[in-house]
Amino acid sequence: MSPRSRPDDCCSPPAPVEALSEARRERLVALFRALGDPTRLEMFRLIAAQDGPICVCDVVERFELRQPTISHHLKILRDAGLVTVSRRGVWAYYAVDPTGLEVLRRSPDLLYEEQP
Amino acid sequence: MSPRSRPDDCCSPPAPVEALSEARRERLVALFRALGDPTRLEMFRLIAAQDGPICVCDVVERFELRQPTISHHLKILRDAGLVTVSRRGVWAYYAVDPTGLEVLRRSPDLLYEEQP
DNA sequence: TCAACGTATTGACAAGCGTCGATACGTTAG
DNA sequence: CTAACGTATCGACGCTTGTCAATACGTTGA
Repeated sequence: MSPRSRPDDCCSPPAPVEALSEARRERLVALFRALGDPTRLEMFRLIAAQDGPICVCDVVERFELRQPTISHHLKILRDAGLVTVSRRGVWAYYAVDPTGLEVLRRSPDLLYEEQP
Repeated sequence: MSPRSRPDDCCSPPAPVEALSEARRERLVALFRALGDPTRLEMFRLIAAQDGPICVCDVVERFELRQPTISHHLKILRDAGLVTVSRRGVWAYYAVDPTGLEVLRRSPDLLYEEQP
Protein backbone atom coordinates (compact mmCIF):
# COMPACT_ATOMS: atom_id res chain seq x y z
CA MET A 1 0.00 0.00 0.00
CA SER A 2 1.09 3.54 -0.57
CA PRO A 3 2.23 5.19 2.60
CA ARG A 4 0.55 8.33 1.31
CA SER A 5 -2.37 9.09 -0.94
CA ARG A 6 -1.38 10.46 -4.31
CA PRO A 7 -3.04 12.98 -6.58
CA ASP A 8 -5.69 11.33 -8.68
CA ASP A 9 -3.70 11.06 -11.85
CA CYS A 10 -0.22 10.77 -10.41
CA CYS A 11 0.45 7.17 -10.81
CA SER A 12 -2.13 5.82 -13.07
CA PRO A 13 -0.03 3.07 -14.59
CA PRO A 14 2.17 4.58 -17.30
CA ALA A 15 1.94 3.22 -20.80
CA PRO A 16 4.21 0.25 -21.28
CA VAL A 17 7.14 0.80 -23.62
CA GLU A 18 8.52 -1.98 -25.69
CA ALA A 19 12.26 -1.89 -25.18
CA LEU A 20 14.33 -1.36 -28.30
CA SER A 21 16.25 -4.39 -29.41
CA GLU A 22 19.81 -4.36 -28.16
CA ALA A 23 21.14 -3.94 -31.70
CA ARG A 24 18.84 -1.08 -32.59
CA ARG A 25 19.48 0.73 -29.34
CA GLU A 26 23.24 0.42 -29.68
CA ARG A 27 23.08 1.63 -33.25
CA LEU A 28 21.16 4.73 -32.20
CA VAL A 29 23.36 5.37 -29.21
CA ALA A 30 26.50 5.12 -31.32
CA LEU A 31 25.01 7.49 -33.86
CA PHE A 32 23.97 10.07 -31.29
CA ARG A 33 27.22 9.79 -29.42
CA ALA A 34 29.19 10.28 -32.59
CA LEU A 35 27.38 13.52 -33.30
CA GLY A 36 27.42 14.55 -29.65
CA ASP A 37 30.84 16.13 -29.96
CA PRO A 38 31.37 19.59 -31.46
CA THR A 39 34.39 18.54 -33.49
CA ARG A 40 32.71 15.50 -34.98
CA LEU A 41 29.54 17.44 -35.65
CA GLU A 42 31.46 19.96 -37.73
CA MET A 43 33.50 17.19 -39.28
CA PHE A 44 30.37 15.41 -40.42
CA ARG A 45 28.97 18.66 -41.75
CA LEU A 46 32.14 19.24 -43.74
CA ILE A 47 31.97 15.77 -45.27
CA ALA A 48 28.25 16.09 -45.91
CA ALA A 49 28.67 19.43 -47.67
CA GLN A 50 30.84 17.94 -50.39
CA ASP A 51 29.59 16.84 -53.77
CA GLY A 52 31.84 13.81 -53.64
CA PRO A 53 34.22 12.13 -51.20
CA ILE A 54 36.64 14.43 -49.43
CA CYS A 55 40.31 13.69 -48.83
CA VAL A 56 41.46 13.24 -45.26
CA CYS A 57 44.23 15.73 -45.90
CA ASP A 58 41.60 18.38 -46.51
CA VAL A 59 39.81 17.47 -43.31
CA VAL A 60 43.05 17.79 -41.39
CA GLU A 61 43.58 21.24 -42.85
CA ARG A 62 40.21 22.47 -41.60
CA PHE A 63 40.65 21.66 -37.93
CA GLU A 64 43.19 22.75 -35.39
CA LEU A 65 43.80 19.21 -34.29
CA ARG A 66 46.61 16.77 -34.92
CA GLN A 67 46.24 14.23 -37.66
CA PRO A 68 45.89 11.21 -35.32
CA THR A 69 43.06 12.96 -33.53
CA ILE A 70 41.29 13.61 -36.81
CA SER A 71 41.77 9.97 -37.73
CA HIS A 72 40.33 8.96 -34.38
CA HIS A 73 37.19 11.05 -34.88
CA LEU A 74 36.75 9.76 -38.41
CA LYS A 75 36.86 6.22 -37.10
CA ILE A 76 34.09 6.98 -34.63
CA LEU A 77 31.95 8.45 -37.40
CA ARG A 78 32.72 5.35 -39.46
CA ASP A 79 31.82 2.95 -36.66
CA ALA A 80 28.57 4.83 -36.17
CA GLY A 81 27.71 4.17 -39.80
CA LEU A 82 27.64 7.86 -40.63
CA VAL A 83 30.48 7.96 -43.13
CA THR A 84 32.26 5.57 -45.42
CA VAL A 85 35.87 5.51 -46.48
CA SER A 86 37.39 4.63 -49.81
CA ARG A 87 41.02 4.55 -50.73
CA ARG A 88 42.92 5.56 -53.82
CA GLY A 89 46.54 4.77 -53.28
CA VAL A 90 47.77 6.50 -50.18
CA TRP A 91 44.85 8.82 -49.96
CA ALA A 92 41.67 8.13 -48.04
CA TYR A 93 38.38 9.71 -49.00
CA TYR A 94 35.40 10.05 -46.74
CA ALA A 95 31.78 10.44 -47.75
CA VAL A 96 28.40 10.38 -46.06
CA ASP A 97 26.95 6.92 -45.59
CA PRO A 98 23.37 7.24 -46.83
CA THR A 99 22.29 4.39 -44.57
CA GLY A 100 23.45 6.17 -41.45
CA LEU A 101 21.86 9.40 -42.57
CA GLU A 102 18.60 7.56 -43.07
CA VAL A 103 18.79 6.15 -39.55
CA LEU A 104 19.27 9.68 -38.28
CA ARG A 105 16.28 10.87 -40.29
CA ARG A 106 14.11 8.13 -38.87
CA SER A 107 15.46 8.42 -35.35
CA PRO A 108 12.54 10.46 -34.01
CA ASP A 109 10.21 7.64 -35.00
CA LEU A 110 12.59 4.95 -33.84
CA LEU A 111 12.46 6.55 -30.45
CA TYR A 112 8.77 5.92 -30.27
CA GLU A 113 8.50 2.38 -31.45
CA GLU A 114 10.06 -0.70 -32.94
CA GLN A 115 10.30 -0.62 -36.70
CA PRO A 116 9.88 -3.48 -39.16
CA MET B 1 54.40 23.35 -53.77
CA SER B 2 53.33 19.82 -53.02
CA PRO B 3 56.25 17.55 -52.37
CA ARG B 4 54.38 14.95 -54.36
CA SER B 5 51.86 15.03 -57.15
CA ARG B 6 48.39 14.00 -56.17
CA PRO B 7 45.67 12.17 -58.02
CA ASP B 8 43.76 14.52 -60.26
CA ASP B 9 40.77 14.93 -58.03
CA CYS B 10 42.38 14.42 -54.66
CA CYS B 11 42.55 17.88 -53.40
CA SER B 12 40.42 19.94 -55.60
CA PRO B 13 39.42 22.52 -53.06
CA PRO B 14 36.62 21.08 -50.92
CA ALA B 15 33.35 22.94 -50.73
CA PRO B 16 33.43 25.56 -48.03
CA VAL B 17 31.16 24.91 -45.08
CA GLU B 18 29.61 27.71 -43.15
CA ALA B 19 30.23 26.96 -39.50
CA LEU B 20 27.16 26.59 -37.36
CA SER B 21 26.58 29.39 -34.95
CA GLU B 22 27.95 28.63 -31.53
CA ALA B 23 24.44 28.55 -30.06
CA ARG B 24 23.04 26.23 -32.70
CA ARG B 25 25.99 23.88 -32.52
CA GLU B 26 25.83 23.66 -28.75
CA ARG B 27 22.13 23.01 -28.87
CA LEU B 28 22.61 20.14 -31.29
CA VAL B 29 25.55 18.72 -29.42
CA ALA B 30 23.62 18.78 -26.15
CA LEU B 31 20.69 17.08 -27.81
CA PHE B 32 22.78 14.35 -29.38
CA ARG B 33 24.80 13.82 -26.25
CA ALA B 34 21.66 13.53 -24.18
CA LEU B 35 20.40 10.73 -26.40
CA GLY B 36 23.83 9.18 -26.73
CA ASP B 37 23.42 7.15 -23.58
CA PRO B 38 21.41 3.91 -23.45
CA THR B 39 19.67 4.79 -20.20
CA ARG B 40 18.63 8.25 -21.33
CA LEU B 41 17.54 6.93 -24.69
CA GLU B 42 15.16 4.48 -23.03
CA MET B 43 14.16 7.11 -20.53
CA PHE B 44 13.18 9.50 -23.29
CA ARG B 45 11.30 6.74 -25.07
CA LEU B 46 9.37 6.00 -21.89
CA ILE B 47 8.41 9.63 -21.47
CA ALA B 48 7.57 9.99 -25.14
CA ALA B 49 5.34 6.92 -25.10
CA GLN B 50 2.95 8.46 -22.58
CA ASP B 51 -0.23 10.24 -23.44
CA GLY B 52 0.47 12.83 -20.79
CA PRO B 53 3.20 13.73 -18.34
CA ILE B 54 4.70 10.86 -16.39
CA CYS B 55 5.54 10.93 -12.71
CA VAL B 56 9.19 10.65 -11.70
CA CYS B 57 8.26 7.89 -9.30
CA ASP B 58 7.14 5.78 -12.25
CA VAL B 59 10.37 6.47 -14.08
CA VAL B 60 12.34 5.37 -11.06
CA GLU B 61 10.38 2.13 -10.93
CA ARG B 62 11.28 1.28 -14.49
CA PHE B 63 15.04 1.46 -14.19
CA GLU B 64 17.47 -0.39 -12.01
CA LEU B 65 19.13 2.82 -10.96
CA ARG B 66 19.01 4.84 -7.79
CA GLN B 67 16.71 7.82 -7.62
CA PRO B 68 19.49 10.45 -7.64
CA THR B 69 20.86 8.90 -10.82
CA ILE B 70 17.45 9.04 -12.45
CA SER B 71 17.14 12.65 -11.39
CA HIS B 72 20.55 13.37 -12.88
CA HIS B 73 19.60 11.89 -16.25
CA LEU B 74 16.30 13.74 -16.27
CA LYS B 75 18.17 16.97 -15.73
CA ILE B 76 20.37 16.29 -18.73
CA LEU B 77 17.32 15.61 -20.87
CA ARG B 78 15.81 18.82 -19.54
CA ASP B 79 18.92 20.89 -20.25
CA ALA B 80 18.98 19.47 -23.76
CA GLY B 81 15.47 20.80 -24.29
CA LEU B 82 14.06 17.34 -24.85
CA VAL B 83 11.69 17.19 -21.90
CA THR B 84 9.87 19.59 -19.65
CA VAL B 85 8.97 19.24 -16.02
CA SER B 86 5.88 20.38 -14.18
CA ARG B 87 5.14 20.02 -10.52
CA ARG B 88 2.01 19.23 -8.60
CA GLY B 89 2.80 19.36 -4.93
CA VAL B 90 5.64 17.01 -4.18
CA TRP B 91 5.38 15.14 -7.41
CA ALA B 92 7.24 16.02 -10.58
CA TYR B 93 5.92 15.12 -13.98
CA TYR B 94 7.99 14.92 -17.14
CA ALA B 95 6.79 15.24 -20.70
CA VAL B 96 8.33 15.57 -24.13
CA ASP B 97 9.30 19.10 -25.09
CA PRO B 98 7.87 19.55 -28.60
CA THR B 99 10.52 22.14 -29.37
CA GLY B 100 13.36 19.75 -28.71
CA LEU B 101 11.69 17.02 -30.68
CA GLU B 102 11.36 19.40 -33.59
CA VAL B 103 15.06 20.23 -33.40
CA LEU B 104 15.78 16.52 -33.55
CA ARG B 105 13.50 16.11 -36.54
CA ARG B 106 15.25 18.92 -38.36
CA SER B 107 18.72 17.91 -37.29
CA PRO B 108 19.62 16.19 -40.55
CA ASP B 109 18.99 19.46 -42.37
CA LEU B 110 20.63 21.53 -39.66
CA LEU B 111 23.72 19.50 -40.26
CA TYR B 112 23.86 20.72 -43.79
CA GLU B 113 23.20 24.40 -43.45
CA GLU B 114 22.27 27.34 -41.33
CA GLN B 115 18.55 27.77 -40.86
CA PRO B 116 16.53 30.98 -40.66
C1' DT C 1 65.48 -0.60 -53.51
C1' DC C 2 64.67 3.06 -50.64
C1' DA C 3 63.32 7.33 -48.77
C1' DA C 4 59.38 10.28 -48.24
C1' DC C 5 54.83 10.66 -47.57
C1' DG C 6 49.49 9.93 -46.10
C1' DT C 7 46.95 7.60 -42.86
C1' DA C 8 46.04 4.53 -38.91
C1' DT C 9 47.29 2.61 -34.46
C1' DT C 10 49.22 2.68 -29.82
C1' DG C 11 50.08 4.36 -25.25
C1' DA C 12 49.68 7.96 -21.95
C1' DC C 13 47.37 11.53 -19.52
C1' DA C 14 43.92 14.92 -18.04
C1' DA C 15 39.17 16.04 -18.20
C1' DG C 16 34.51 14.53 -18.40
C1' DC C 17 30.75 11.30 -17.25
C1' DG C 18 27.75 7.75 -14.91
C1' DT C 19 26.84 5.95 -10.66
C1' DC C 20 26.31 5.82 -5.82
C1' DG C 21 25.42 7.22 -0.74
C1' DA C 22 24.49 11.06 1.99
C1' DT C 23 21.99 14.95 2.51
C1' DA C 24 19.18 19.12 1.58
C1' DC C 25 14.76 21.11 0.24
C1' DG C 26 9.94 21.60 -0.03
C1' DT C 27 5.34 19.56 0.73
C1' DT C 28 1.83 17.17 3.04
C1' DA C 29 -0.50 14.09 6.55
C1' DG C 30 -1.43 13.82 11.28
C1' DC D 1 4.59 21.78 14.59
C1' DT D 2 6.55 17.73 13.20
C1' DA D 3 7.56 13.49 11.01
C1' DA D 4 7.50 11.20 6.66
C1' DC D 5 7.90 11.44 2.07
C1' DG D 6 9.22 12.81 -3.21
C1' DT D 7 12.68 14.96 -5.60
C1' DA D 8 17.03 17.48 -6.29
C1' DT D 9 21.79 18.48 -5.15
C1' DC D 10 26.45 17.38 -3.46
C1' DG D 11 30.79 14.91 -3.07
C1' DA D 12 33.33 11.00 -4.23
C1' DC D 13 34.84 7.23 -7.06
C1' DG D 14 35.97 4.43 -11.24
C1' DC D 15 35.50 4.32 -16.15
C1' DT D 16 35.30 6.53 -20.50
C1' DT D 17 36.79 9.97 -23.79
C1' DG D 18 39.46 13.60 -26.32
C1' DT D 19 43.92 14.85 -27.17
C1' DC D 20 48.73 14.39 -28.07
C1' DA D 21 53.50 12.35 -29.35
C1' DA D 22 55.52 8.41 -31.06
C1' DT D 23 55.31 4.91 -34.13
C1' DA D 24 53.63 1.49 -37.49
C1' DC D 25 51.84 0.45 -42.08
C1' DG D 26 51.32 0.73 -46.89
C1' DT D 27 52.16 3.33 -51.18
C1' DT D 28 54.69 5.90 -54.44
C1' DG D 29 58.32 8.71 -56.69
C1' DA D 30 63.11 8.48 -57.78
